[in-house]
Amino acid sequence: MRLATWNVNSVRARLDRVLAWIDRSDVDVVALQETKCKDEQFPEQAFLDLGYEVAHHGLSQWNGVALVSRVGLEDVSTRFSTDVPQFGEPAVTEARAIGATCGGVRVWSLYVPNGRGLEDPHYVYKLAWLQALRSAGAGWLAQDPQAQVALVGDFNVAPTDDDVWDVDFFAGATHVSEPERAEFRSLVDAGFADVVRPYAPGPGTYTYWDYTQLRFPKRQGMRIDFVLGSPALAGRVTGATIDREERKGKGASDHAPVVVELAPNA
DNA sequence: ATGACCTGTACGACAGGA
Repeated sequence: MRLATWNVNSVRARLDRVLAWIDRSDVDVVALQETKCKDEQFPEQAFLDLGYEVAHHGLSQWNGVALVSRVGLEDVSTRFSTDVPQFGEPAVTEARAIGATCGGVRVWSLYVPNGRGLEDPHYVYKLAWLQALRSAGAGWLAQDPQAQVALVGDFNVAPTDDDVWDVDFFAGATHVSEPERAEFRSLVDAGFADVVRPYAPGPGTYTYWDYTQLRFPKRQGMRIDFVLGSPALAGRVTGATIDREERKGKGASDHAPVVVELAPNA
């Protein structure tokens, strides 16, 4: 089974590119982030025509996550726990998570809050959101240590200094702060391994490049998109790639797709 | 070459991104 995650930065603005990539990449399950539309605006029929089912969760022009699958899409949920942190005044729950069982794997498409700045309320929200995710994930594994779970998406955290093109450039910014990195590590420590890294070693290996300042051709990026697998899932991984070719050219998302190859379930 | 911000909303900027 081939499982992918991709922050598409609007599914409608680059629908042709998204469909073409899925069609040629032979992927069974694709988790999308930043679809930037409401459910009724999601171009579902185009995915159905390709032979994939879709579950989408979008509440406004912001955020939005989806799961696309040709190996089943069951038990869809749009919250990983009963106490996902809210944001804003008045407080609202944003469309940042959708989970479903696809081909025997519980897949969560996640779009972790950006944080905006270290003194911003959004940063507090980001840390709380990651903590809630870790708590939920740890609970699933406590209930079933053999659970096949994939936590995938845009985590908006660069876990180590090797995951950004210039540490000094990001000094004092979000994505690299110690509290964010600690939350990411605790997710890994809870049993969710970064299954891509062994196949995409660094430094200099990234999944995101800013649109400005020629960041992509200069290879100045960040590694912030991940596939984190439970022990049972991680044991099935036989390969992984970051498809930086898809970052090239006109109309690209600023994130590259990340693909993981899984051996058949024993 | 990989190339000099982009998207949604709404129609002029502005929020949000990271």
